[in-house]
Amino acid sequence: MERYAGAMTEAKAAGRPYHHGDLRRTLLAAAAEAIDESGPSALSLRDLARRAGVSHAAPAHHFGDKAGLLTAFATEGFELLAQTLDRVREQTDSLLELGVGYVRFAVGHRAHFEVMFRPELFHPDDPELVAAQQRAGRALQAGVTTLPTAPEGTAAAQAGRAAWSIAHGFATLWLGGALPADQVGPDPEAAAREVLRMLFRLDGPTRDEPTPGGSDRTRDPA
Amino acid sequence: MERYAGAMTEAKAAGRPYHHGDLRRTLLAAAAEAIDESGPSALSLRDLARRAGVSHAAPAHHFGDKAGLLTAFATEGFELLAQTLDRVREQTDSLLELGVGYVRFAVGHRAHFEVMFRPELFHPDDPELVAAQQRAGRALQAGVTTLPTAPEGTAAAQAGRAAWSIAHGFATLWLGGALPADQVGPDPEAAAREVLRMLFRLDGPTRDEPTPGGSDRTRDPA
DNA sequence: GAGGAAACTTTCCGTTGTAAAGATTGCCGG
DNA sequence: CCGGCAATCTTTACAACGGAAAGTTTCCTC
Repeated sequence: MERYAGAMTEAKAAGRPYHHGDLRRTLLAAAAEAIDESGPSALSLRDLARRAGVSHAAPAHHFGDKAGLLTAFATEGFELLAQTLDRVREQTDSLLELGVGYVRFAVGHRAHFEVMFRPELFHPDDPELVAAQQRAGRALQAGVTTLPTAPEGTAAAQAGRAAWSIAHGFATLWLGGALPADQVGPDPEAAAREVLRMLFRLDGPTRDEPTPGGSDRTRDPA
Repeated sequence: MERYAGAMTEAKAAGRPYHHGDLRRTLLAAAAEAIDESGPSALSLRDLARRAGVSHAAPAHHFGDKAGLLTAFATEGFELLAQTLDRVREQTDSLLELGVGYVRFAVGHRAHFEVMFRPELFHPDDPELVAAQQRAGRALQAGVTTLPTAPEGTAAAQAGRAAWSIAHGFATLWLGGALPADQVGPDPEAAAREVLRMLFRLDGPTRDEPTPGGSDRTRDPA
């Protein structure tokens, strides 16, 4: 955990610069670490300040208060989620894989995920947060509208809610340790695919679809 | 918020009895209230003590510490959930209605639900808690095994995980306010039924199957 | 290079969780 | 009836926390 040391002008190898340089980002990273270790309820601004090597009141300057920091943290989470979903949709039209991507995000960014859907922890009306929420929501809905055949009489929005619910529920149960590991295996994405398949029989069930396993490089959905 | 005033011997209308009489239960009820108001993160033992009219250190005597109180609270929640699910299964074999009952429990006992799946808040190895968890888990699985036809090649346990995931996800999203009320309506059970139907096509989808409970036959879209 | 703004520190206060020790009461065997 | 013991609750104390307020250092701009 370096200091990042200035990028502005000086204060390089000297003791500790008065100005941190990138404290805001450092604090958000420290928050991810701390929440990963002990959950969002145990988060302490003073602990974040200690991790960043600044005084205990420094975080308040950047975020106002604890809820403000978590607002920024949740915003970051929704933006990351939107990126994850967009990247999946670049590779495949499968709604099932979009759900798998949702679970991958939750497991890979556990701290963000655990804050994002707990509005009592942050300021839910913050404009940047709302914008990020809408961006993620659009990325989800865009995956639903590409459905080849919506089941008769059911609006696409409803299919979207069902897909969101099952992916979100699986992710939550997995993170909470509610799914016994000896029954479901160690790999969350594989386990998620098995479960999501039960809903997504409708869009491309047994048909052999290339699993876009390579996260970044192996594009070519063909 | 009464005092409950003794049920043991005396200390009836006198000022305040030294012994509360039923402090443990009173504190758990106060916890449900407080969590309903501000979420589990904002829970304060001292606030509970104030609500119960006792000194701030009284809760520690009954529960050890804050996590101990939440352990008892989560245990109560799992027992309530098991009761709810058992009651549903007395009336119908429909797995869909079991999922609706799950959502009804989550919405009707929001405070309990919000604690039950957050193991960092309590002592996850507490024997009474584990027993209650298993009781609720059995009540869930029992609903799956009554499935008339499991889809080919999918174990019943897998169908159970899918059903649990979608019900749990919908409940979580509903409680988090993530489902916009103008799109999904004000009634959580009706909205849940619509969403769950998309998974439970399998136990009576196109094939015309009578709703076993006979509770309400308002389905069967042509 | 002067002045103001931004970034951070220091000091302070009320609240919290928890430990330790004291006070009060219920209960049970003589 | 009553003496003691255990359970229940209170009081006191302490470290950590979130947040407000005021001071200090640095950066930027004119």
